[in-house]
Amino acid sequence: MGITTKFTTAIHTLLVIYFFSDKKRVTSNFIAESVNTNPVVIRRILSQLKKAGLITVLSGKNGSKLSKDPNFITLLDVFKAVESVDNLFNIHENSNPLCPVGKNIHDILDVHLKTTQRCLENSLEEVTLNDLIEEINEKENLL
Amino acid sequence: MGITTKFTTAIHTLLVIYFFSDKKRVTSNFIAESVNTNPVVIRRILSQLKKAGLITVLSGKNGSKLSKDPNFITLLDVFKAVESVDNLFNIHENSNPLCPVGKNIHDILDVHLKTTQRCLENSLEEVTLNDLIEEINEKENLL
DNA sequence: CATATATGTAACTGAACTTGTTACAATAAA
DNA sequence: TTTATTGTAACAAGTTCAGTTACATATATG
Repeated sequence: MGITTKFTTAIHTLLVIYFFSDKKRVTSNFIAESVNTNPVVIRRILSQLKKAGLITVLSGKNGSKLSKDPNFITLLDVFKAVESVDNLFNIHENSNPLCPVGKNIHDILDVHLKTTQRCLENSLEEVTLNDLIEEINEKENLL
Repeated sequence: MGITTKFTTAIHTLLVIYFFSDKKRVTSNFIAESVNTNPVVIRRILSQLKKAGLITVLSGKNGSKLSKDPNFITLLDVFKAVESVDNLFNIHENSNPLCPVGKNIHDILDVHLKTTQRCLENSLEEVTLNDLIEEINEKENLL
């Protein structure tokens, strides 16, 4: 139940790329050490972020870089990149067509649950990577 | 990934109880036939709905009944009754405290993701069981 | 009161998914 | 050419979900 760590790890990944890509080569290993996971887990995420056009990754002695201004990367972009959520909610298949409830439940719930999913997406869309960057900077400057 | 069928099956269950409890004994078997699943799956859901005060269920030769006006049962009530979602989102534990991102990611994401979860919950709260009942009646009257 | 019928719950299964891991070919900078 | 890194396949352990069997417990009804 719920949304996996893949999503939040992808956000973490983008933040590490932002904070370090001008100073050093940001490799899957380096990111994995910040997240505290295995580099392959990160590489799988990098692949998807790359496919979504959010970063550039090169094989060999390279590293990853953001391919967009963090002001124009929203949490929804990240969510869509790594979580293949056509439907956040699931409805039981093959309910009984002879029952007025079983017959109509799918159509009726679909409408409402899609609305709810859109609410979730709109909320994620309101937060940009840049918002998170600023919040981290604030926290760090308090030291 | 995503929210299980338990939630939508619970909604289905409440609707069957509403539509039939004045005409016949609504047993777990009867509900299971409408949903097209096993009666035990339904009984587990009935248990949780009962615990949440949404229905009354009696052992023996009884059946289930709503214990509230369907106008006052929202989809959020059902969601909370059957899905134990403290956190819809998950964040990787033990990220590196020596990295500015690893150190702050948890606190920062928590705030935003809780906001998003609240958006989802607010949206579910806007739909009542009665709304669904009316929609089913409309669909049925078209025949 | 006896019987028939349901619930409540434990225990188990198979399938699917999540995360982590090893291994290695392909790639590109130095 | 060397070295470091990505991309991906393959596999494993852990978890969750849905379905199923089984049975003790409970309760309307004859």
